[in-house]
Amino acid sequence: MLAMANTESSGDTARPWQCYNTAYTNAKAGMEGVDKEKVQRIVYEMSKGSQYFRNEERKEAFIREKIENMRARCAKLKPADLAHYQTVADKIILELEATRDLSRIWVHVDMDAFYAAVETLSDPSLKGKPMAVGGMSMISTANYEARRFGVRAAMPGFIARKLCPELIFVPTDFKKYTYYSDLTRKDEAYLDVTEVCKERGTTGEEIARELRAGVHDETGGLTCSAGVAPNRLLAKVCSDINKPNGQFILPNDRMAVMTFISSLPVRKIGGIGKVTEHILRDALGISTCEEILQKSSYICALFSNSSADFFLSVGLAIGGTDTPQVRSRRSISNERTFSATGDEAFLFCKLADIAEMLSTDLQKEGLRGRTLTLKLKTASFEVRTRAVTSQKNICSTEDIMKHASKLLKAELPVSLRLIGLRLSHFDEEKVGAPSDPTQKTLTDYMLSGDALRKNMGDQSSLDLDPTDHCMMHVEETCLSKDGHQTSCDYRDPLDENHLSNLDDSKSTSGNFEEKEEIYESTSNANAEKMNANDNQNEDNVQDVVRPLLGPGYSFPDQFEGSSLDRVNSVTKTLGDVASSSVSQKKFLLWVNDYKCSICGIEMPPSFVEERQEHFDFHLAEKLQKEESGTDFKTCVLKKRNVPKDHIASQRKHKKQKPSPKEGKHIPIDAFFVKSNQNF
DNA sequence: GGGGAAACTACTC
DNA sequence: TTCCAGAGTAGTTTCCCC
Repeated sequence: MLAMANTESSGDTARPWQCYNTAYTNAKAGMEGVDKEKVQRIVYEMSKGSQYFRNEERKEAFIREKIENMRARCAKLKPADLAHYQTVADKIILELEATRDLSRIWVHVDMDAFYAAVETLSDPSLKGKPMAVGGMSMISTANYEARRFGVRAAMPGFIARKLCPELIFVPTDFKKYTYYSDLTRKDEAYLDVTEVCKERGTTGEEIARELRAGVHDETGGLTCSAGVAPNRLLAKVCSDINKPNGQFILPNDRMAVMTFISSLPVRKIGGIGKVTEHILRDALGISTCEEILQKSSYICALFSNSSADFFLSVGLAIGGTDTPQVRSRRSISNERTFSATGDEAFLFCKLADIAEMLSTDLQKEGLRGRTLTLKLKTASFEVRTRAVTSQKNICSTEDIMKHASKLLKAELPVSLRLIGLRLSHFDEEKVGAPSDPTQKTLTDYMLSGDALRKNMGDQSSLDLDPTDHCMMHVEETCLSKDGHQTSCDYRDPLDENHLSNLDDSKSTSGNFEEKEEIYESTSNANAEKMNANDNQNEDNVQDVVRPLLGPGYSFPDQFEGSSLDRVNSVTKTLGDVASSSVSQKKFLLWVNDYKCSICGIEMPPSFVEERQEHFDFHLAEKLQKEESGTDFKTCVLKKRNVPKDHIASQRKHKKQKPSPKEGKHIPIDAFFVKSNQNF
């Protein structure tokens, strides 16, 4: 982020942008040779003064303080202390060296600018032109032509356009990427090809070449890069060296490995990001992996045991050579960004949306958990998390909202630009499935990869042990563009019925008639469900409604301790046209002749006036026309289209696993990683 | 003081 | 004109309870 070139440069007021590295990093493939000074200046000019910028400055100050503390600790170390830490470091280095395994051949395959490449494949006119996938607020990835201008993933589009005025923006199309990532078995993979090489008398280099050719043929032109090395840490680094459409082979030789790692910038290592790079450089003067070993005593003095172990293994170029166990998912979350607002009704609407999306995801994966974490990003970009652990496992929208609204309410008043919910601490019985619904087994990967096998030349030699498993990972992450909604999609958290409708496009439509149809078709089942769950939801009614009332309004006494049945019956009575037609379960909030009622309780006119923008008068007129016999103006809470199908398209469904084929069996230890997986 | 929960940070793409 | 994402994991620190 605001990485300082060095601490001395912090006082450089003539070129303040030199301190502002938010959007520029030459750690990314394709960014070499970028006019760093120009990019930094433009990004600085476009960012300065913004809330985002101020928050980055705050974070940078925090890191600088941390670095100063570390320097102070270093300065206090006496020769005897340093000698002690050197002994500790030497012992760790010896132990690590004893674990070095140069017998394996690992290949890391990585797709090149995946989203951008897919878009170019479907529109060849984009070829050779600078292009970014995304929009003005944020871009997901940029092709190599755009990267030469300093444009990169996770950069706001308006800055990218300033850097490259000819930049072509292509909106994200997740269905397309899903299709192609299915073909390529995702876009990043580790394969232990040791046994294949032995059996076929070939090299890792040749296997990598064949794999890349297979991906190219299978997809009709997408390219990938590969790294071949004795361990996963090195293979990952190597795959980045000759990007795009290239490969790099590191021999299984200690001298070659040590020579390779010695001059390698620490930032090239997976797990070392901009902050760690900054700290290592400015606190300890470490920029390359070789320097980690040279300053090993300081590493042991300043960092925790696990961090020191990691840094020293990086210095020695020692990485994982085994095939990691498939790990179960630890948490599941959903978050959305929107235009910053302090409107509490809006914030609770958003919260309800997210709770429902989370619940849908949980039910799709059959998960239940105990710890709910609310994530908030304030208008000033400050991130807060608040968590609660309940006695019982939860997964329903109602239960999530019950806890989430309490957590959010405790933070009010606050102006927010993001709300997220995460559920963790899963029910042990429910855990066991792969952590990612898109994960497939190694058998899936190879047995369904006909073209790949064809390119490998010998089908039978690649049949796999069906007990092998692997993990998959989507490299280019999803970027939802519903970030700046001003309208509100509030579903009654008391309504269990919507859960069964989430995959139905009608349930997310803004069309009134369609919602009514759904309600009609499911009301009986819903009523039964609600009766069954009546007791469970007694608290919930108040918890959900109370926050909606906003400051100055208390939950009406007449509803203290109310059951759902009572609320529903009153809502039906008072709500007549609005509630019975639109489904009182879909809308807690409605307006009757400019008097707003929540759960049938009339609110003062000021409540409506303060929230005028949330009411859809057009929809109200339509409703009024259709419902003859009404003599009052009815307004319902504006319904926003939630692109659920868009979200759903980001998640892939498991494919039927083909039956293992007969034939010669040579296992390939391959797995598809999560980005944060240890090497 | 140990252990668990919560809060926060860093990192990956 | 547009104005800085989303999902997930892990490590560290802090706090609180027993």
